[in-house]
Amino acid sequence: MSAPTIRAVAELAGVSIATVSRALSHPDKVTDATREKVLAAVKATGFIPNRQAVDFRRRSTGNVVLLVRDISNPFYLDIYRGVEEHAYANGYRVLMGDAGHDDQRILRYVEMVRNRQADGLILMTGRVPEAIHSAPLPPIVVSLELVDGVRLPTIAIDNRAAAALAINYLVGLGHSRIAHITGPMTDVMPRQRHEGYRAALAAAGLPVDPALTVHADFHYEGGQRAVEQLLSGAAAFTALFCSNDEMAVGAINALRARGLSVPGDISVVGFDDIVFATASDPPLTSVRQPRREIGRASMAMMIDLLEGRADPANAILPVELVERASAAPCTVNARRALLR
Amino acid sequence: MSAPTIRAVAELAGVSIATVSRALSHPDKVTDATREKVLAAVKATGFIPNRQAVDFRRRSTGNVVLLVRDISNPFYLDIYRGVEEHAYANGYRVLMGDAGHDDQRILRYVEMVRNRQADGLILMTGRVPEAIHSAPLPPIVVSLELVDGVRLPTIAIDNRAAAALAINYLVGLGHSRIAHITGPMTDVMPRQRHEGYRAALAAAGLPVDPALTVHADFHYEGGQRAVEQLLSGAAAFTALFCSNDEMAVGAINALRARGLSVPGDISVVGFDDIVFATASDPPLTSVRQPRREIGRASMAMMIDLLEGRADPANAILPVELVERASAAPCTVNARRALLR
DNA sequence: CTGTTAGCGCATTCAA
DNA sequence: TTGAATGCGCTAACAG
Repeated sequence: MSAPTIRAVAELAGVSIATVSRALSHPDKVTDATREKVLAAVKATGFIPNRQAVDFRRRSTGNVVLLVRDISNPFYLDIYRGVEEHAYANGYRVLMGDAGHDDQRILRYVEMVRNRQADGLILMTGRVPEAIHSAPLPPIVVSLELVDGVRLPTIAIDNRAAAALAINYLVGLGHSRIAHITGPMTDVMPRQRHEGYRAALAAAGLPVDPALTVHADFHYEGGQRAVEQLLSGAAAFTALFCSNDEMAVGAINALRARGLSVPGDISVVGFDDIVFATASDPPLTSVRQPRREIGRASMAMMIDLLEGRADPANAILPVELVERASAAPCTVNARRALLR
Repeated sequence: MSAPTIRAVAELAGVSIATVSRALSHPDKVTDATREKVLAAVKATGFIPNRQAVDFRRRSTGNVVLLVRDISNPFYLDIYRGVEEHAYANGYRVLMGDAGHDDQRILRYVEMVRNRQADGLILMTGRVPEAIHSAPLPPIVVSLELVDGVRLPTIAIDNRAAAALAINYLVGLGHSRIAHITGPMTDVMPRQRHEGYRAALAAAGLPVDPALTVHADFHYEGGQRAVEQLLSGAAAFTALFCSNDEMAVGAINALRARGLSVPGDISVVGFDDIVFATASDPPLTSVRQPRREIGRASMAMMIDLLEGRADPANAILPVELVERASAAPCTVNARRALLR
């Protein structure tokens, strides 16, 4: 009843188990004739190598941990798919973990690598705890984010350019007072998007009014609160750039709750192009990141790392602006809001 | 440099490796004195058991596959969290996979269990391929769904009662013409919700008009299309029950696109209470499933199964109706829609 | 209660 | 090119 082992194959093929192992793992180190004999015996017995034994012997696990900033963000689902697809195609498995802004949680996943429960770590968190340096770093790929002070293989987008893309679009629509709701500024990625916002305004010869930047947390309610704060401030604006879509949807609903029309009074552009960007009312114009591809590329880089292939080169993936209906030309109507 | 093994601990403690193993795995099978000696040596050497060796020897992997109906549904993120938390706390790891309505994908995950890459399978898909029966079933827990024809340990909610909860609520608001947008009727779970809908109407003494039921697919666009279909039909209605929130949001947007007000003209109730239920406009009234708890309970049942504890009893978890703003009393205004 | 012994299934030396 | 022998790190009989 138990599965056939390499021994059964060896017996049937009339060779040693070493030869069977070689015929399967290093086909070129064996004569054509014996390889065929072995393969036939493999088929006849229905032999499937015991992955656990293989991994144990090779001192690898085939597991890779995908550690994300906030697992409740649907954004990461597509990332996961990309990672998982490429992993599966190459015989790896993916364990997704939630960093949850908690150093302990991050360390616990690093421990998994040290305990031989996983081979490497794909980090999609904005930070790593100091304690991670208490031992040699495991194989790590950093994706979407950058970590201050450590140089690691990275898959990312150009966050500055991506933010500028959104701003230039709004400027092209005639907007000159553009507000920005940021993510947590303790992290590099939200800071970069903010820099892109400022740089694009400056490049367009527009003033950068600090009162038009509000810091938030990437969540729905944070977007709502940020709008309240903007609206209760003295500075007027006709457009709003949000560093992710979840905040943008919150912002839109808060604007409408205050009786403002989107995009009639205020244009809104988000970031990420999550599923619910289409579902919001109005459908959200947003900067799309190639999520699936980011996941795929991250896993590919991890495999390069694990299998010792030439230094993986960092990669910057392209983004695009998806035009929907939440941004419109700056109108007279909107100017009223501006002059409010 | 390489990690200390059990041998180093044995040497330091002055006992055999078997005793070290026992002191750690079966503490009650050694004397207090030796246990303390061993534990001290463990601490001194910094020994951490090599999980791979342990699992290899025990012929278990510590991996559990969570196979979901559609990984792009944010609903499953909280499920995953529940599963993962309980798994981690008990030394297990979770691999999430996407069934994607594809028998091949499902079989491929079943194969993972047979190849000793995982110990068991938590199924959150509406169906299992026939081919699964070509070999003895691996340890399986079915959650949220029921699979026709196989009796397996199950964690679920009472879908009929949950649907009835929504319908009774709408009836209580004075609605008598209530439409229903279902999920894919090939699966048991959507059928049960539909039965609940019919039963609740009948129990309230209301007619069940087949023209008011439209079959869809649990997706946003499906919800939109279903509303188009309802609106172009002859049968009028003042309320709408959707078998999940994603469709409900699509439905609301489609209703508003047709110039109908929610809940002014039509009341809408969804199912699942996903994050974006709050974010829709108006915020969606919905039946909430205890996602995290469902995940936790599923993993707990899986562990019982794997560790051979007494037959795990099936569990039915409670749901609740979360009242927001998408449903309102049936008004004169709404009656107009009814009489349209 | 503890130590000795014998593997788990495979990859990889080393000789032949 | 192949086979015999060794051991990865640990658990689980079995004796003592």
